[in-house]
Parts: sequence; C-alpha cells; structure tokens
Amino acid sequence: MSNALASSPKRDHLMATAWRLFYRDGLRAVGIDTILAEAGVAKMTLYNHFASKEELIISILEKRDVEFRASLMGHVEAAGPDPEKRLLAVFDWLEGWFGSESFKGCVFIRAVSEYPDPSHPIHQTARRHKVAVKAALTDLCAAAGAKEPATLAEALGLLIDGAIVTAHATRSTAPARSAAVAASALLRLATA
Amino acid sequence: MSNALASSPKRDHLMATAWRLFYRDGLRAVGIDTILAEAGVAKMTLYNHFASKEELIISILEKRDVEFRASLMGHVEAAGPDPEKRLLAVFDWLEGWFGSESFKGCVFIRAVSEYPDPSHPIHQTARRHKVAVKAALTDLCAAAGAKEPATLAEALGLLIDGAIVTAHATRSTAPARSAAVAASALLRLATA
DNA sequence: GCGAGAATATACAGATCTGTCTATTTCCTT
DNA sequence: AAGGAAATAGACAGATCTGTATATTCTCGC
Repeated sequence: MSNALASSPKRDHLMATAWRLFYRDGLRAVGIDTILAEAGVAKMTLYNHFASKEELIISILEKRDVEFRASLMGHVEAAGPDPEKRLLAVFDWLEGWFGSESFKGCVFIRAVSEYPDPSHPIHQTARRHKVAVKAALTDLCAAAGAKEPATLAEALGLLIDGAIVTAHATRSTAPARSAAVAASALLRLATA
Repeated sequence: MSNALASSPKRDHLMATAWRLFYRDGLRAVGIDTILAEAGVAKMTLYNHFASKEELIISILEKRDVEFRASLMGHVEAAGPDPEKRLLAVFDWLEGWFGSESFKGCVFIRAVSEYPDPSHPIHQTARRHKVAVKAALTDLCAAAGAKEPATLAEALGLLIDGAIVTAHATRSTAPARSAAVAASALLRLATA
C-alpha cells in the first residue's frame, strides 16, 4: 500500500483533476466518480492515495494555499523594491486573477461557506490559509512603514476578501480597482 | 392544488425550518427529507408549495433579502438623523450580528460559493441581493455628503463583505470594528 | 352531516453518493 | 525472466438524494 503523503504521478494527476472540478462546480457538488471518470483513474487508486474525499479536499486546499501565496508574493517581488509599490502590487495581481477565464472566487472562502461548522477540518484548513495571508500582508504593511502594520493589514485583508466575493458575484474586475483605491488611501493615512 | 406563490401557515413553517437548516449546514448539505422530518410535514405538502428544492431555496433567499435589509435599515433609523452616525451604524449592526450565537456568515455569499456558475438562478438571486444592499449603501453615502457616493459605497461594501467572511472564518466580532475604523477614515476622506 | 381542498403516510423510481472488496493486469526493478 | 508493488475493472454495499404516485385522513365552511 502506498503512503498517503508521498507524491506520485497518479496522485498529482488526481489532485489536479479534482482541483479543477472542485473549483469550477463546488466541493460538495462534485462526486468521487466524476473525478475518477475525468481523470481516467480507477477508484481504488484514489483510495490508496487518500483515505477519503475529505482528505483529498484538504490535501488540495493545502497545496493551493502554498501555490496561492507563492503566486502572490512572486508578483510582489516583480514589483521591485519600493515598499509602497509592493503593497499595491497585490491589487494588480487581484485584477489579473479576477479577469481570468476560470475565475470563480476564492476556494477557501467557498470552503468555509460549504463547511460552515468551525470545527470541521475543511473549515479549519481554509481558516489557516486566511491567517497565513494576513501574516504576509502584515509584513508588507510593516515594510511600507505603517505605524500599526497589523491594523492596516486587517483592513486591507477585508478589502481583498470583499473584492474577491464581489468580483465573483458580479463577474467583474472592477472591485480590484475599488479596493486598490481604498487601500492606497488607507496606506497613506497609516504612514502619515 | 395550492398556488405556489400564495402564503400559508404550512408554507411559512417549511420555509422557516428550511432556512434554519440551510443556514446552519449549507444548501447542498441539507436534503429535502431532513427538512421534512424537522418540520414534521409530509413530502407532498412541500412539493405542493414549491416546484423543487431550487425554488424553495430561491424563495427563502428572496425573503431573507427583504428581512436582511429591513433589519439593517431599521438599525440605521434607530441611529437618529445625523447622516454620518447613520452610515457608521451599519458597522455596529454588523458587530451585533457577528456576535450572535448562530452566526454562520452571509447566506448570499455562501449561495454564490455553492452555486458558482453565474447563470444559475440561485447565484443570480444572491447577486441581486448584493446589488440591492449596495444601492442602500450608496444612498447612505450620498446623505453623508460623499462627493462620489457610489465610489465610497463600493469601498464600504467591500469592507462589509470582507468583514462577514473574516468573522465567519475566524469566529470573531473583531472584523466589524476593523471595518468600522477603515470606513470612518474613508468617509472622512470622501467628504473633505 | 357533507363535500372540497389540504395534508397525510407510504411506497416507489431512478439516480447518485462514498467507500469496500476481489481478481486481474501492468509495469518497474533486480 | 521473476518478483512485487501499483493500477486496473467491475461488482457491490448501503445510504442518500430529488421527485412522483396513490390512497387515506383531516379540517372546515356550509
């Protein structure tokens, strides 16, 4: 029997296929059989790599958390050394994301929505992602010279999550610009 | 056969029971049979009042939209005539909501999350709610003397949705205060 | 008391869900 | 070529899902 944590081509392929379907249609809406048919993989292969659908979901969320933050911070790095530019690059990155063809909101917000009980492992995994993102935001705010980095990061985090939700509900990239303008104003106040 | 739109005690009771279960556990997670057992109502009674589960959900969302905005605006009215106080009363109202025992986020955000396809009737119903709330916010911003009421309302809407999501994910009322502080700052800038 | 409309219990259809089991085959390493 | 792990197909269990059909009972106005 294979180790449930080890990486393998089949495991990676299952996670990639499941991710695409879960993100497109929802965690509860997509069944195991649909994933298997789409991936062209046998059912026992899935259950040799993952103990359950729930563990599959959590593995995907944890992977997405790492990828999400790497993509975000990669865009921040590309913005150069100016701390203010770096912070506002977050909102450019959001705008690009919102405009992508397959954009369907934030999978972590959606996971919290689908598993609303705070004690549920999937809910908790999604929460950990939000905490990690806020920590990264706090670093950026501190570097930008905010007097209370955590306070500013909290406000920017609200703008970001609100923008994601609004962009999904209204199918528009405009919330990224609105959030950027508000964030810029708050940053100015927080560093003055 | 009864009219699907008419009000009746059984219909109201079904909607109240379904609302409680849907909000607590999720729209897809709760089955018809669970609602019927909890409400103590026969299956045919439900299908005499609603064509499908989807229609039941939409009816509940539309009712909640009206109740939600009535509750919010009621709190605004109670804040008195000062336009700035009225606008900031929105965030006090949020804090009370976040602190309530049964708080599980915003059912409309969660509906968008569970039915991510923008063409789905449930998704569209949830979007209409968000549009209606933003219109109400715009009125409040205009009354408070904002130079660009729609722009300010957009930013406040992002703060509100972000606060709801964050409060749900972190099980805390703190996002209401953070949003209030940021909103107050943005209001000052927008009226200066 | 009667009759009509509403609600009931119950069974059912047909699909789908997660997860298990078994027997076979494929594939890689030695 | 042989051994062993991994993947396969496919049946299966047992539950659950939405929605339908039928026949009975309840309730209430007249």
